[in-house]
Amino acid sequence: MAKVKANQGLTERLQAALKERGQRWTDQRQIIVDVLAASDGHATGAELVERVRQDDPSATPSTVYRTLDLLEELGLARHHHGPDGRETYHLEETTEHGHLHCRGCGAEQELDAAAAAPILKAITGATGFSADLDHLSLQGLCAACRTAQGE
Amino acid sequence: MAKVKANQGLTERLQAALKERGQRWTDQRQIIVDVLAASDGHATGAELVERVRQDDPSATPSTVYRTLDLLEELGLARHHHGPDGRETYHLEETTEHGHLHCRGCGAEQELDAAAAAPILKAITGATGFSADLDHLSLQGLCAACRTAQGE
DNA sequence: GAGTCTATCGCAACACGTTGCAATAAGCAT
DNA sequence: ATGCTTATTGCAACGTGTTGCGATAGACTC
Repeated sequence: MAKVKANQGLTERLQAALKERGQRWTDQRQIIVDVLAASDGHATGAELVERVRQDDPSATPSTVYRTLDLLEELGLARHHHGPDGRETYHLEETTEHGHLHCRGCGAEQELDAAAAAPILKAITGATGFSADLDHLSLQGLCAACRTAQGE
Repeated sequence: MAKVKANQGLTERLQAALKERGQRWTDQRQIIVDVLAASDGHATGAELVERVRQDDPSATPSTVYRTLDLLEELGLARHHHGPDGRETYHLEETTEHGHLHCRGCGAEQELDAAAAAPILKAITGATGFSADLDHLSLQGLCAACRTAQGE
């Protein structure tokens, strides 16, 4: 499974998965997958809705959100919530990662699996929980802001 | 509203803090603080709005949310976002703590400062970030579900 | 108590997501 | 192609939270 290149492979995988579940392949779903693939990195639900509507003005928010949910069920996309509670989506091909939001300067950092390993280990050690990296969304002060504030 | 009165100290602190900032003490604010104190543990924004409206049907959501924001500014209340992105509030008196949501059984655990210490330390070590425990909201699998799923 | 200044309130509208339902159309069989 | 079954769509309404603005009402001075 490793790396998926352009949407070709993705589309095929998706069609096969849907067929197996008795579900259907539609133009909107193609568009939504394309938009998601094109928004490399992250995009909020509202952004995705808007971009999809540029390609197909007849698409409605409910369809977009329902399709995003479906893609998550199929393991092709994931979402997490930003510090303001809004949804942010990304394709699963993006490597799994957490997020760090600095409340001082507003910067957002990603946290890759290697950097997160000791953190997840500490969580399991302290609580028995095995935490999902993709849902790890921390807020705090980055090193620079801590220095600046002399904390 | 003649019932909950266990928090004169809180009210006094609040009045003093508001006065110092040229802000005002109102009936609604008293009610909202009372409701928050009575909802020991956590409550979503919508729940708080509803409870406040039981005491004062003329209160509107905007007032409640604005007051909650104010209480946070004053350091008297905090909020975090649950796994569904909804807001959850609690008084600052409640000791600072994080949250763990199990996606297997839906259970929610609190994470107190002592248990979280090694986790926060690991975060600082890995990233330089000093994370806010109150915003630490993890999702994953609890020990029991991991065993059950043989992961 | 009356007057003044302005923080707070209520309202209405908006933004983001979700849900129920009737109409449409995808996929399959004939 | 035609018809059948039912997944998917669009619509409209709702739930939660936010924002702008004019009206109300705290708190302070006289």
